[in-house]
Amino acid sequence: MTYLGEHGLAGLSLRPLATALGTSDRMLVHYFGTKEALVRQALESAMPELGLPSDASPIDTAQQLWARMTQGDQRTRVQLMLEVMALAQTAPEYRELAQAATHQWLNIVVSLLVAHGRPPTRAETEATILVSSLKGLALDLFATGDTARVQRAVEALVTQTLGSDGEFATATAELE
Amino acid sequence: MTYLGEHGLAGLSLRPLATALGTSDRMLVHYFGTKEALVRQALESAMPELGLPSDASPIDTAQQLWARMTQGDQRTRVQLMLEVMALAQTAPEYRELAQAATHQWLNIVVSLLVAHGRPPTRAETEATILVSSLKGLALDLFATGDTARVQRAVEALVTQTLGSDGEFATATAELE
DNA sequence: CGATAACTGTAACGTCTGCTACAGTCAAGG
DNA sequence: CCTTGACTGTAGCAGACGTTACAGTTATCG
Repeated sequence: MTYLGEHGLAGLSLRPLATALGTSDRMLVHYFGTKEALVRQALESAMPELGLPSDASPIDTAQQLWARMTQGDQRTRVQLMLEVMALAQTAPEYRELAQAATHQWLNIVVSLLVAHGRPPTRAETEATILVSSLKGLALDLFATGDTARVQRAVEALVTQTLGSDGEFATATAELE
Repeated sequence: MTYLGEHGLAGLSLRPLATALGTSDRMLVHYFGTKEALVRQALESAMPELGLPSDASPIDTAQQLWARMTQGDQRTRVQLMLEVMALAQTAPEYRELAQAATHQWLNIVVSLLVAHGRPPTRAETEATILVSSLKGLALDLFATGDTARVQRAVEALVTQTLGSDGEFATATAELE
């Protein structure tokens, strides 16, 4: 999984992977049967888990989500998921996985927002904004490395989306 | 470029591309010299151009940007750019292109927002939110196909980010 | 017309791919 | 001890890859 995160999924080859792991391609095939099975198994256990605390406020939770996405061991997994989502646009074999990963994150954030009093439809809209926008901003960050600009955008996005039930919140509700 | 958009950049091979184009791989190498040169040339002319009218309001412009990204011939180009950005995370040869594409879009939106009276810092933040979030939402849309949910999110995002100089706008300004 | 250049088909090169056949080592259990 | 099963190294397969060499056709121009 570490190797996948560092070298990407696109040009994965058994022999370099094996040497990096201290084995031979022979062994990888012996244990996994097939490259496709190896990749599937690796991706399934490599999908990022956000593991958010349910007691914090939505704003804090969102910022913690961003921190987890961009730092630590989850960052590699997020990068991998983004690559899977991009590849799924043209490679049907990744489509199901990309869909599952998206919905998994979405459902977690939705239920968290519902638990904090949002009506379901609004919760889904806000969750979609958060989850997908943070993915786009992560892609921006990883591509440009411009931490300052992206960080400012994330903070503004989070506060304006979840912004504490003020005039804005009702303004958003009018859209539904 | 059409072939690239449909089959993706990851597993591109000269021989299938040539047969789809009615030529042989021999000819592709003859004209482009190298596969790498072909890809570079194709990607440079395939990067999406948003071509936004500068007279419309920011909100209308943003919604038109979203429409262009997800429909018509620009959609394929956007998908391709998203793949390039995802690949650039691990493949250094795409990093420069991904960076250029991001900054190009960003600068256009920034100058458009400045032309409508935003202070530069706030314009950059809002432009980052718009451009990168719309990319993330496009990835969501292309992966899940859930048009209704994503569309609601886009409308809420656009109005809350550019929302017409109300209380929210000043609230965002406080962050800077 | 004859020459020069651009074009294009065939075949092959060396390398890499996923994968397999074969043989061998090695520890576990009756 | 001896056998059975799991493990693993070597070599190699058939195919795809980017690229090249060579030959032949076709068009351009003096």
